[in-house]
Amino acid sequence: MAERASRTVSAASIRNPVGRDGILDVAARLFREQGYGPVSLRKVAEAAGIKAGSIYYHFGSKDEIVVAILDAGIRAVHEKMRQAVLGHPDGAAAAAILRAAIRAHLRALLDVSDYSSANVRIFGQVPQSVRDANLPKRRAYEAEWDNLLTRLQKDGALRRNVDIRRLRLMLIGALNATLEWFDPERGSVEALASAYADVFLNGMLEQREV
Amino acid sequence: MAERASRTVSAASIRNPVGRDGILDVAARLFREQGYGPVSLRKVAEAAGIKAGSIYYHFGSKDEIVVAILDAGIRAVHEKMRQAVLGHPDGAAAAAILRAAIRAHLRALLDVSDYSSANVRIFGQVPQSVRDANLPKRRAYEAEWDNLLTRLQKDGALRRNVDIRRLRLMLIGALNATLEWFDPERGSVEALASAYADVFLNGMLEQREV
DNA sequence: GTCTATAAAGCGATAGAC
DNA sequence: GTCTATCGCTTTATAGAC
Repeated sequence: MAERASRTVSAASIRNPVGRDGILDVAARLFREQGYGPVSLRKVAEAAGIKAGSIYYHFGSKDEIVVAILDAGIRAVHEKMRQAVLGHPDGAAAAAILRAAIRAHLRALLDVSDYSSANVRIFGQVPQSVRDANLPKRRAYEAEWDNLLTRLQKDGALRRNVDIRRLRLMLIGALNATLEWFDPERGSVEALASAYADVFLNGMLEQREV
Repeated sequence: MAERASRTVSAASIRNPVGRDGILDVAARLFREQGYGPVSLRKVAEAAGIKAGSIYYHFGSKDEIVVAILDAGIRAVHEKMRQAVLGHPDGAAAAAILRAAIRAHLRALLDVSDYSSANVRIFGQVPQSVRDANLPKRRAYEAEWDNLLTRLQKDGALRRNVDIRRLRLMLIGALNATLEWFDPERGSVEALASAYADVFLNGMLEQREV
């Protein structure tokens, strides 16, 4: 953007230190917007207002930046989802708990965090080594869902014949896919979450008889 | 694969013309396996048994190859889905029609076509101009789903309060997401399609009373 | 229809000045 | 903590031989 008057030499580096977090913020935004391939370190540096070589003071490699962003993305959505579930007592209605979890995941993805959306957008595009580095955090988030779903099934709220792993993959897959088309001008995240919960909980068919 | 005995000079080019379709087949498989970014024309050429420069006899650019693959991918899944729906009379049970459409989409994606799976895998990774070129075929397939869902809703089979466009985005998004984790060794496409249809049609909650 | 050779551009990464 | 300059590599694409 616009530059303030320069003083002596290398003024920007004194006035406006970008730092590790600034680089990550900018990179997460670019990855969310453009995907992994088109985002070079030169683009990240330019968007952050520094030169490409300067990035290597903070990070050892491009992969190191990507892993940091992927991990932060899972952490953000995991925390939101866990808090949403913890907000309900253990005996609360299964439908209400599931609605809250679905809503929390969608809000993290579509509203809150460039890191979470960057994670979903680029995970399938990064080198295998980067995916592997992010896997433990992914597994932990998946386990959080599996624990919730297993508990609800044991309580008799979920159909006994649904496979928990497959249901979790279906849920998270469907929620993450909204990133590709969601447009806040066509409807709120809240309305989207409510509609998704309706179908997942009760199905799309008109209920005639039981 | 294996080479037959060579005759004179440039034997491969005479014995084993790869041609436009051979290049597309190989490229579709590589895109499905590796995504868009890592697949260079050199890799495609090597897998096809020719040299990179030779590709430009058949195609004007890399983008032209990618567009051809994306279009063929939509065509394949669209045909399978339409045939599955046409296999049912107009008055057939809505549940049976929807199950057939879901099954057809998943089979095209996971069983049949490298082109369909490559489409889903790389669409979000290719340049905007390539996406734009593929959009008309995408829109036509989406319209096929919208027509089906609208018809079923008018017949009273689908809940009146579900938004058709959102339901279609939810369905196709959830089905496409299976590409990221489906493993035929953990369960058949048929079983997967059946389980997805169960949840989409009737929901995951145990039905107590109506 | 495929080959060889190469041009032009962009990439991740490194070294050393300030 | 950032800059400049550059190395080595890969990419898409082109030109001309066979």
